[in-house]
Amino acid sequence: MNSFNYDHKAVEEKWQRKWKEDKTYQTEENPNKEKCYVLDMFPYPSGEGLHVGHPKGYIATDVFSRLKRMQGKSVLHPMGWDAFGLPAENYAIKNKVHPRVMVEKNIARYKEQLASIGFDYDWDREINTTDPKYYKWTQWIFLQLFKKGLAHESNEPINWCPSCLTGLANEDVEDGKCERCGTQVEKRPIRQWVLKIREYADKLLEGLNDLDWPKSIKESQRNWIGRSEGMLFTAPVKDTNITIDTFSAHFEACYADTFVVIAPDHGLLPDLLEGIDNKEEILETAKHLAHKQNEKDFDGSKNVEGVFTGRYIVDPLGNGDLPIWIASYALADYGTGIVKCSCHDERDFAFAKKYDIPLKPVLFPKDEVEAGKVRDLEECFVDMKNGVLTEPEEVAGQSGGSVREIVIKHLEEKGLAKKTVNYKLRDWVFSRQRYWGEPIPIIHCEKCGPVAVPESDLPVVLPDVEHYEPTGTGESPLANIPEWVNVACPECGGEGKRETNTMPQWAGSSWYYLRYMDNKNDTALVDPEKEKYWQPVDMYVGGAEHATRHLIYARFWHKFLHDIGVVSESEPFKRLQHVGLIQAEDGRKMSKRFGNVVNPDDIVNTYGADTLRVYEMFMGPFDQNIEWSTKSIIGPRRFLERVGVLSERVSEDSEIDKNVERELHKAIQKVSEDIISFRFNTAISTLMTLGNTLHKLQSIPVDVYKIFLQLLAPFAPHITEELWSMFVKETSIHNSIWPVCNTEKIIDETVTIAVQVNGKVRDTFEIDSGKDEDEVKTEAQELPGVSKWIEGKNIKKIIYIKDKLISIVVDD
RNA sequence: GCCCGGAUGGCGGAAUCGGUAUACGCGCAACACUUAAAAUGUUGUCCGCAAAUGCGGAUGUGGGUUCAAUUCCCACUCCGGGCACCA
Repeated sequence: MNSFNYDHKAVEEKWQRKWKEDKTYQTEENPNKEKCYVLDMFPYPSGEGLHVGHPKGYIATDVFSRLKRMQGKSVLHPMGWDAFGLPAENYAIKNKVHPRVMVEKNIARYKEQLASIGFDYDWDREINTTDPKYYKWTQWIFLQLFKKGLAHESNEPINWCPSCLTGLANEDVEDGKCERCGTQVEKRPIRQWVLKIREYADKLLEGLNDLDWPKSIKESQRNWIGRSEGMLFTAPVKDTNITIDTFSAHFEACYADTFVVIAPDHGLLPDLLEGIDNKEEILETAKHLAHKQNEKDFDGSKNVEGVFTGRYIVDPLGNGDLPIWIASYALADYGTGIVKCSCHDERDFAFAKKYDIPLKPVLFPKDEVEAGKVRDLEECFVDMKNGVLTEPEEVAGQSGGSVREIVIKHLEEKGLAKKTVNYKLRDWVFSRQRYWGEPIPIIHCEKCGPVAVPESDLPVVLPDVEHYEPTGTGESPLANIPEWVNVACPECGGEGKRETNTMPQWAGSSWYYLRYMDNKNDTALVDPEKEKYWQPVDMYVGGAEHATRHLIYARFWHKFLHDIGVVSESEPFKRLQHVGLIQAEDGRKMSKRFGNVVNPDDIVNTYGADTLRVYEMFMGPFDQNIEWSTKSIIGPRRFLERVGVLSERVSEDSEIDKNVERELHKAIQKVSEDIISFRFNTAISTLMTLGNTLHKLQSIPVDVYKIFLQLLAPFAPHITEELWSMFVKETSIHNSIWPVCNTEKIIDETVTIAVQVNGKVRDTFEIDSGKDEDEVKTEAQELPGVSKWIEGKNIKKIIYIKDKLISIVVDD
């Protein structure tokens, strides 16, 4: 019966070997060809190895890059390793192996696993962030930031993880916990390096508009940057030489302000309280409030608490003296840390009620009864958009939402306030008190301060140490190696000490896509010609969890590199697709902890890499989370087997049936479009349908079969190569020319018309496509299924949608 | 609280410039092949009216626009994600 025997192991091993020997997927840098740069977010080689969810994104880029290669593009599709950082280090400490040894082992394991799935990576382009030849350039970028004043030392209190024993960036904290280990973070003042990402906040926001990225990720970034326009009020503090600034985004009702609050951990407090009798007592309360603020479940909007400072500001708007209170809900690190307050804010209102601070409403609802309640301070009214203002005079009687610009003008012209912008985005805390990271290339000199390591001395190689456990002292383990730490100051030649903090995990991944373009260059980060050729990344695929970390950092560094002329475009990643997670069959995350991990090796062994690939692309929409189902894999496997069986019915001289030809060309169109737009599931169902059609034929024309194989090749590279080689000896299917849809061949000769009577389908009939409208209408009314519904009834109208349907409307 | 997604058979999902809802796959059932089973093939498979024809109902809920709504509009419920003491 069926002599085709699908031995996936033999086929896959054979072709993987052959592709490697033939360098089938070597990157071609051909200036006469259009380029296409397809990139995966490179993995962190963890000790756990891959589960079936990991390759999903890699399969997609593989399919995409194979299509582009067959369409004649120069394709760059590389892979590498993001191997510095806390997880590798923590894992190494736990298992008492040097991180370097661990990382090497894990990379070897990952590579093996990836190879078995048949990806078309060009391994000559491989990179590893922990390779000194690589991080030389990570350090070089840091130095450029330092030289431009965008990297500086600071002692501000930052997030500190008491378990990982290191400072963290704002981005590394999730819900008050260390993103890595889940421990509650604390605020702690330590010496640290900070990158001024805020200076790029507006550029980062504006750049988003031109990117072909998922809406949700752009939205996340906008939220994260949190740009807010408002007014800055400046006022003198009575009986002192101090003036304070307050920021307000909802300043429309600023004439309602009756008091001021300051954050309990605000740096200005001691000065402000100078000369106040119970200064120490107040400071003690402030400290207590600040401490409370840091507690994990503290919600300041519910627990308003505070203490009066004894100080007043002179209201710039002429409302007399406004008392300054310390309040639990005021944040030191947003705006100026001091806020002018009124009854038109829930927290302020609650606070004032609690401490009997006078209030003065100026914004009212339109409803008179409701307005009365606001006037009597029974209710807090905050609808700045629809509420009606009574002050200032210029806008009295108008709604807050309509007068924003007028109020700004009024305040600025009278010199009462200045327009200002605030961001939620914090500067990037860039140092870690840990071993396994890029050394920060700075030398501290008592005379010259922090001095850049000369570029000719890069890389500053991470030395081997005996003990790489974190110290917890605010210094990294590197501080314990005097022979490494003590060096001459590059400026004055005097005694200097190396910076012992290392860079965060995100450093290496903030520019790695540039290195693939020119991964062996020892004299430049990337050759400008190569950069111009490959830039930007045309398709970038990875998890949505990187929206506010890696994807912001990388855009920041890229924009900086653009500003100093290293790269030619202002954005690194033109198009981005995010990959939906594959969850375990129990609906949970796949994790060793739950014992629900499905290993791709097992699937490759049992069903073959091609089946795994087709299945993962067929499961559902690419960007959607979906549950793994080992039961359903059999579908794709059966499909591939049938594709093989079809090869026995291929004939050199059989005629092409018109209908088959039409379906074939429609499939060419559909599959091409679907791959480009990442709708892999429908591409595969189209191929399955075409396969079913071919299955019904006695004899399949060889040209039809070859095209069918080509369309399937990006998804199932091994079996299609094997079957292709039965008919074509000279070239790999993966370097063959992608078929083009002939639009004349997809025109339907006959079409089915549905006939509706009062909106319900009553019958269908076949016509030649493009048939005369009147004839179709007449024919439709004569159909048995239709005539019984319209007989004896008054036809009000007949609508004809060309080649699709007839809709007859009759009186009931 | 604010912002962004989503909800379609037993299951994964398809179809959204409004035009025959349920493509493709899984599962299930029957039949063929087989001593038998598996595999494979063929056929069927949204629900209800006992079956066929036929009729009615169905795309989270309730309204609306339309000859026609999964698709557009309004209100709501639930699920997922982001932000959240941000003044």
